[in-house]
Amino acid sequence: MADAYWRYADPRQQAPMAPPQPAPLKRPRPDYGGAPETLGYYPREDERTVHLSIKDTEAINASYDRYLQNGIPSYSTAELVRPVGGGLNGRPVEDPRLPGIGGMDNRIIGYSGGRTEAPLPPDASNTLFVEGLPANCTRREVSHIFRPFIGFQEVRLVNKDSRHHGDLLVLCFVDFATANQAATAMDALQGYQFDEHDRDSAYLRLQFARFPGPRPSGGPRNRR
DNA sequence: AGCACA
Repeated sequence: MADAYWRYADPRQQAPMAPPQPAPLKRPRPDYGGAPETLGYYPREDERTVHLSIKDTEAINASYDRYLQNGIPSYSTAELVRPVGGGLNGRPVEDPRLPGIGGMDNRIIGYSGGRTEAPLPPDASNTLFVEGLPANCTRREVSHIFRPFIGFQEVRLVNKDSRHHGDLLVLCFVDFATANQAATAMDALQGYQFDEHDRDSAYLRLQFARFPGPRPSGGPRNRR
């Protein structure tokens, strides 16, 4: 503290010799500013600061988790999401269990466990329809809940006015990369109490959205 | 119960 005070007390004269810890540490260009997929996932200015805090290891871990769950590297996310509303409406997209890697699915950590081996319902989609949100909740709050889940892409809040009481109620739609990942988050957050003090009103109810077309990576044409 | 965005 003495050093700081001394420096503060004598600002007019700059020391001719370089201090032991030179301040200019900034690079001219941040080469590791973020993975290309990160830029695609966070196009808004609100979350632009997020990619600065993402370390390389985190990006690798996320990719590895997605790889474990889907067997597909995460850098080609555009190929994962297809327009489900087209011709696939009646049947499940694919059999989620693969013959060879059943043993690896069992040791998936964290939120991604449990659902990977269960077959998806026929109406499954990669978008979740969430109700039971308190009227004053923000998009940032909801994003905090869903962001840790693997495959999370975006959350969209919708304000609806209740028919009976005139209350403002909030719905939201949450996009995931795959329907399987959406199902994982749905199971984990079903009945989640948004306000822990008010046990009656605020608990989440999640379903698969009816019309999932959220244009995940820019455009309805996803055919490669 | 309730389903929007392109």
